[in-house]
Order: sequence, then structure tokens, then C-alpha cells
Amino acid sequence: MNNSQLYKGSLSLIILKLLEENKRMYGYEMTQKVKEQTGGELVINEGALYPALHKLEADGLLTVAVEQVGNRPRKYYSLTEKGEAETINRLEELTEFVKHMQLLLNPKLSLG
Amino acid sequence: MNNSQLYKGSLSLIILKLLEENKRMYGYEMTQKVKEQTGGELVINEGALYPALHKLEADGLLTVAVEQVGNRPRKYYSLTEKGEAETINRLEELTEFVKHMQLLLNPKLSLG
DNA sequence: CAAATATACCTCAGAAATTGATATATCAAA
DNA sequence: TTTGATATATCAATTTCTGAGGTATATTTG
Repeated sequence: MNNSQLYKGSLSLIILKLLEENKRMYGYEMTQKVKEQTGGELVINEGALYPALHKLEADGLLTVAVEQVGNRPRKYYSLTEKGEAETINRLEELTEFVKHMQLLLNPKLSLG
Repeated sequence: MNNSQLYKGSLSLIILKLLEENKRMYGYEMTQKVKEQTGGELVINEGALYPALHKLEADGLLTVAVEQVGNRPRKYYSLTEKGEAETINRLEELTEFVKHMQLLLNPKLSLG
């Protein structure tokens, strides 16, 4: 994530949301998907991604299944039930937050 | 700020924006203003506020004027020119970021 | 075929920001 | 007179990210 000081803490939500839509993804795939979907403007740093994945797993929001692809192992992550519920909660939290920011910064932010 | 993991890093922008609108404010006033403008839903933690104010000051974005009110000193903060420019930049950055989050999380976020 | 690039995982030191606790002190109102 | 609001501030611990580095396989291209 190259967007400096602000916006910290949104990475885990991005991961959760990606998995909500795609069911099964591996880390590298996530970095590429985000790059692609934002026209290369949002780049996930792997030094942030892997620790975040491990934390989400430790928190019981993700499960991992290792698969051998060709000669190398690949770790597919999926949401647990807890993870699905948490994703919904965090999206609501974000919506709330945007609403609050809108109240404070008025001009440009609104809900669709 | 009690709104958990996400949304870190937005505090300094909130401060800048408050000062853009109000010219002169002191710390405690900011916490009350934010509480008021968000119906009590966004609460600025003073343990975050004061370090943030000091950092913005150290970065040359704010100036301070101490005034004696009754028996106690009060610190009024204002934007410097640099601070005004920075406020505009950071608001643009936020707009960009919301745009990117919108691309990733699709459903509920949009620009006004 | 060799070299470069892409894929794919990972860790770690240091930086930055926040939480939650704690401290101090004034002042108004019950 | 003591509670609660006003007003400032610091600090340890925690979380999170950046930027760098490390390992290894697979594919493309000159």
C-alpha cells in the first residue's frame, strides 16, 4: 500500500472482501487482483500482506489449504464462517466511518 | 478515535480540516466539535490528539498561540500556509483512496 | 540455452500511529 | 464539597506498515 500515512488498517478488510467475492485466493493473486482492479494505483506490499494473512488466520477468520502447483506449494485462503460474519461487520464499520468523515470533511464524500 | 483497526491515519486530516474551517481552535475544542458533528459517534482520544497536534506543529503545518483564559493557559492552533496547502493535498489523497476502495469493495462507496 | 523476469512464499528491523492509562489542575453546579 | 466538565499532557504497550532482504520455481526472450 503506497498511499502513505492515511488509510492504514484497511488492508485486512481488502483481503476479507476479496475472499468474499472469490472464495479461494492465494497471496500473490491478491496483490495482482488489487493492482488490476485499481489500474495499478493501489499496490499491496507483500511485507504487509503475509503478516496480515497470518493474523487473520490466527484470528480464525481464514483457513488455508496448501496445494501443489507444478513443483511449488501454493496457499489458498478462504473465509471461515466467522470470517464471513466479520467481513459484513467491517464493511458496515467502513460505511459508518465514511459517513462520519463526510460529516467532518463535507464536500466530496457520499454514500452510493 | 474509537473506531478500531481501520481508519488509522485520518486523525491529522480531521485536525487540518477543522482548522481550515474554524481558523483557530484548541485541542479540547476539537474533540468536542468532532463529537458534536458526528452525533457522538466519532470520539477523538486525547492520547492520540495531542501527539498528532505536536507532530503537525513540528512539521510546520500548524502554529500555536497560548492564551490565558481565566486562570489557565489555552493553546490555540491555526494552519500555516504550508498547512493550508497540505490540507488540500490530503483531501485529494483521501478522495483518491475512497475511489480505490470503491473499486475494491464496490457496493456502498461513491464520490459526491 | 542462458539470463531476465515473473511467480510465490516468507521474515525482520525500524518507523509511525493509536489505545488506554495516568497525571495535573481549574471551574461550575448540585 | 465533591462530582463532572474543561483543558493540557505524557507514557508503555500494541498494532500496522514500509522497505529491505531472502529462497526457490517457472516462464519468457534474446
